[in-house]
Amino acid sequence: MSILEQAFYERDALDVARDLLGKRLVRRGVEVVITEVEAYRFPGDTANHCRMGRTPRNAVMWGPPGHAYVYVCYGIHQMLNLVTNPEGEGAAVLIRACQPVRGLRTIQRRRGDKRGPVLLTGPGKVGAALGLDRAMNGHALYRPGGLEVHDGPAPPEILSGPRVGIDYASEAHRDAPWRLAASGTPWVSKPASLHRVGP
DNA sequence: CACAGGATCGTT
DNA sequence: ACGATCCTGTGT
Repeated sequence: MSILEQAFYERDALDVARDLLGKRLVRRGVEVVITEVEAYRFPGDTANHCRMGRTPRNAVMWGPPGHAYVYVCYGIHQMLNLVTNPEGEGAAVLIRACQPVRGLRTIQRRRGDKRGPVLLTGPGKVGAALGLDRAMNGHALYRPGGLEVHDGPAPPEILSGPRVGIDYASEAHRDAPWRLAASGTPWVSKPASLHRVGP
């Protein structure tokens, strides 16, 4: 039940992404396990919101690690990212899917009273289930209150694949397997494009 | 100031 | 396959 400290996030986004699988997001009686993530790395990642430098929207990504970067996608969806890397480097991990632990009623109400993996398999769904909005942008995740990230058991096996919805990126970055997910769970979006990590 | 498009989702 | 929905980033 311990909250992850800021130092956990002060590393390459890909390393943080891998270590976030199995950790828990906790907010106002709702608790979920992180099952799928994407790393947006720095420098040089042509899929990263920070690829063109600092802007008003991505400012939080350039700030200290361990803060929430919440932005609106397609004018509708609240996307939750966790800022990584040392301050001054624009990098983050996108939370793409989770599995409920507590507060299933609340999650279902926020998600149109649906059931099963459709509740939380997709970044917009995670934002909705946690009741996030842009007021959470910049929130310090390593301090108690609001939204917290707790420790949890690492999954026994990890899958990886290309990131979703980044056709605008260079070919190398479109192909990079920087989308990570726990193996053997239905609480993952688009399982077809994931494969086992290993030699 | 105008405008094209997006780290998506749900329905058709 | 497509529309929702609106803000961001870029260009003039």
